[in-house]
Amino acid sequence: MAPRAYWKGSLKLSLVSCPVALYPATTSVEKTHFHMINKETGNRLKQQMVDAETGDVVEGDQKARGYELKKGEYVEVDKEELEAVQIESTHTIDIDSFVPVEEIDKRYIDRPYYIAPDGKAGVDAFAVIRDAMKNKGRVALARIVLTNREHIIAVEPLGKGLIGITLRYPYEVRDEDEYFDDVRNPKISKDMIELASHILDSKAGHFDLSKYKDEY
DNA sequence: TACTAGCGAAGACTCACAAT
DNA sequence: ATTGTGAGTCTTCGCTAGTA
Repeated sequence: MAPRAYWKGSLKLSLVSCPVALYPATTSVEKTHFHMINKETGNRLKQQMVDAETGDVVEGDQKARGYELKKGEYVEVDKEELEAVQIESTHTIDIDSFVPVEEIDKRYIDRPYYIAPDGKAGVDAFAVIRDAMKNKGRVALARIVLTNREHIIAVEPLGKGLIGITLRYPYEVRDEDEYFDDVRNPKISKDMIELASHILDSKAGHFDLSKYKDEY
């Protein structure tokens, strides 16, 4: 049995839809991480919010969000106002187009999720959408609302299920020109390229990360 | 017994801040 | 500018109690 779903909703392709569950494909629970402690006592430390001007400790119920109008001037945005602008979760993965697999730009890749049918209903529709994409070599681009935020998600077949990869928005991705513009394109001899090609061949392998281990 | 509402736990995500 | 940390929030699920 699959572990607890992170999100439930339906996968929708025009008139066809089927209930699905989303499971984060990655986890960091096994990663080494640290806590802050008091060197003297060995006890855990905790954070406390402090008024930036007066230095007074601020209790939880006095905390609010503010938007900076101009330097040093804030307006409070209260809970109702925040809720008003929040997008409502539609609980649908709404497919709007199918693009060729190879067109997915690696820079936009954010987080992977497993998508499986949720319950018996809609398994047929699920299989149809999955196999159609497999046959055509296409990936679905869809919208999904996760924790109050709308994401673009690329959905493609993975074994018996689907994998959904949330994508970054264009404004989050930097232009490569900024970094590559100064790169010279020198004249290189054929021999050098051949030599490099030989080394490449001798080190050719397959994508298998099992031999790499996080030693930290 | 079957169903529903309410509560809390667990895990994932976002945010702000401090250190580098 | 980036990274790591804790706090807070979001979502689902399991448990319990109440009701039909």
